[in-house]
Amino acid sequence: MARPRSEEKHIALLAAAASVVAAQGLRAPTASIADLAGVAEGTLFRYFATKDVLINELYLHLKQSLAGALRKSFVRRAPLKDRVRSLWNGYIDWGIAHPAFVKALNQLSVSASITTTTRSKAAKIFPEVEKVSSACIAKGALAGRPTAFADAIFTALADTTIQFAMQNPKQVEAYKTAGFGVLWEGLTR
Amino acid sequence: MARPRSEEKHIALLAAAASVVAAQGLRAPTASIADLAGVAEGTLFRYFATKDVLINELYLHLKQSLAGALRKSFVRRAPLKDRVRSLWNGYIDWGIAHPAFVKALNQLSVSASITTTTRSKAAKIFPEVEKVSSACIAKGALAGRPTAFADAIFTALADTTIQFAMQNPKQVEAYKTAGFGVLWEGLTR
Amino acid sequence: MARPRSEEKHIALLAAAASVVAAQGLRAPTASIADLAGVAEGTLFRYFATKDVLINELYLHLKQSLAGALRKSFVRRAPLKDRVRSLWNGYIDWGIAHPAFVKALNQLSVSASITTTTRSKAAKIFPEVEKVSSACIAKGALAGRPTAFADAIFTALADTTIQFAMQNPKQVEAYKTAGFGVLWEGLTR
Amino acid sequence: MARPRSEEKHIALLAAAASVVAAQGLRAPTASIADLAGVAEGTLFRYFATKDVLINELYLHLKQSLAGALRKSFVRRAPLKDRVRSLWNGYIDWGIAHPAFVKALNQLSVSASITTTTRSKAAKIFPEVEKVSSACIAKGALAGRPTAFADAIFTALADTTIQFAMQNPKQVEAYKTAGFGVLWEGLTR
DNA sequence: AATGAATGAGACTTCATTCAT
DNA sequence: TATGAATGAAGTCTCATTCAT
Repeated sequence: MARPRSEEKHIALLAAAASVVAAQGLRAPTASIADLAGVAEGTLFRYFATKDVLINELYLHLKQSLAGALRKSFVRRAPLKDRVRSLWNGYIDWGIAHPAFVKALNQLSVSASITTTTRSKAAKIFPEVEKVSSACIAKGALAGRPTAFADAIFTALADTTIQFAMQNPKQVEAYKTAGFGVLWEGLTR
Repeated sequence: MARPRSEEKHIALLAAAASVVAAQGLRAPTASIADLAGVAEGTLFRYFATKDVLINELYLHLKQSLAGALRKSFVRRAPLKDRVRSLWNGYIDWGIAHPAFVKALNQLSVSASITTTTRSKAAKIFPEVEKVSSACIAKGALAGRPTAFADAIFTALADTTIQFAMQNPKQVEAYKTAGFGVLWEGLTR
Repeated sequence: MARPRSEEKHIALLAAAASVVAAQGLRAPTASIADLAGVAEGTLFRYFATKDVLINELYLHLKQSLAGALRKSFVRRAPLKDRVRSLWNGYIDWGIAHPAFVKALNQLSVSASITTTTRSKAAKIFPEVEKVSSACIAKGALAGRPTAFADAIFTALADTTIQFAMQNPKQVEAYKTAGFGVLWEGLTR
Repeated sequence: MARPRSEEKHIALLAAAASVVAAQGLRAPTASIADLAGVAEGTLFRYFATKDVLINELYLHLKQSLAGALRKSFVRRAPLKDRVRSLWNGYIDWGIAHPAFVKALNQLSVSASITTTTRSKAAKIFPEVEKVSSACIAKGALAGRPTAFADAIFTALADTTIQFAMQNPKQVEAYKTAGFGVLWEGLTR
């Protein structure tokens, strides 16, 4: 399993995997993924030792894509509410821009193939989220609960919001605002 | 007259399917399911024509189990907050009592194998939820959004809460209360 | 495997088997046959110990049906040509009256499931055919060949004729005459 | 470039299929076919998408083999009788040389798995047969019938002749001559 | 005697992975 | 390194036959 030659193919395989998993779930054949990526069946295994490895790397890849988007939208040094809102908007926009990523991520999140190692790596990708979460928890209904709980609620609400916003493309802003309202009031009261 | 078809086996197969799907996802072999149910593999296919049929019936079965629990906990003719809380508590308690059901339902919910027919049947199982949701929407941040959005938020928050509560069995009540706080404040402010 | 109770069901099963084999070939499930006969799946096996037994009995049954038809049409004590023609017409008419029988018989004839015992029983069902055949052989191109060869030629030509006559119902008589011409000239010159 | 797909295996699979179908009929398991061809079971499905595809290709393959033999034996520019006889001898010789092919072809011909597309392709493989047939029809008992009827009679008589000739290897020539006598006199008188 | 639920061997087919080219 | 043919274990599903009712 030498170091992959072409970073381009590596990315192409991950992108293809995201599309195919979004469409067909984790049962998607590796052959379909290779096909969509424009490489031969066997080539996939020069980049990812097994299908499980690919699945786990895909999970991290998608989380990183999301983190990158959040990093761009995030405003530092602003009131808490604005910081949270910047994350929220970044999340929703990313989801709407990459519907296949959202679908794939939903499949992967509930999969037994994602190892705990992978999950904990993913959790560390964008630490700002955690800081903001703990700030939110301090005051409201969640006082005393772990940061991860607030994180999970953020994600759960955002995923739900993305889902509905995607189904009604003309009302994206309305959903974004409404969802944020639920999050903010819910967390801080 | 032969021997009558056994409702017992029908249930056993659904229960086995829930366990196995919770543990392994939808890749769970029909052989494992039949095995766990204590019947021959061929028998499974006398009760469910195909694996997909089994999967869809399982989805409805789990939703019905949940609806049954909610029906028991639900208090009619009480202030809105109490009605919502009764549903919330019913949901969380059901989840904690049936962890495999929750896991299986999470897998099934994102699966492409569940038909839209099945999904719409499931939506009609416990209509009280919808009534309460629309009452909640009237006032708060969600004014103007469809009832389904409030429903989805309810479910998303409850699933998240169940997950955390199960990981910390001693603090079930604390999570239940905290989660409800987020829901109520989020929806009604 | 006691003696079957109802001769009626016995016949119904054979008739159903003929239809189903005609339509689907020998892969036809016993369940379909039982179904079409209006009896339960297991009942079939009270009349025929195994599927192979059924298949062999069906073969004999069809041959007997054919022999019965020939017996009716056959004219004894007439010039050879008229005797042959009477058999020929009987065969063709039977085939056109029972298309499923012809199809089923074609399937069965080439099947490895029909035992030699069955085949030799079938050969003895209507001995007049053999007598006529040997009379034909005496004079023509087949001098010195066994009777069975003339028989086989008779059957081969008749089956072919039936097939074409069935496809052109308005020209049944034309095909019947033409086919007989080939047979008679072929055998006797 | 990987290893190229092997035409050798393609042929081996068709040959194996012919043998196994000749012996066991269409119920022949794909496993037996792959086994006899000396390849893994999965390999069969890289060459033929489904068993039905294999069956249809086998049918064409056998018809082509026959057509190739006829092409070799056929004499052009000779009196009609000699042309017919050259086809007849070619057919019989081919059958005797490839008994499994004949048996397999008999099974396939009556099978519902052979599509009409396949049958019409097969009909076009060796057009000379049709020309000769229509020439024969002109004069004799078949005047007014379609060419296909004469074709079918040719095949039916030849198959019957092959069958008997194979059972009596010492009298092959006698059967060949006798059968041809029936055909020629039958068609042309 | 009749039924049809139950069985499990075995059918066809898929697919992750290996390896000759 | 890349390819894709080859593999065979494992998957879903069928069906002849048995047997409790």
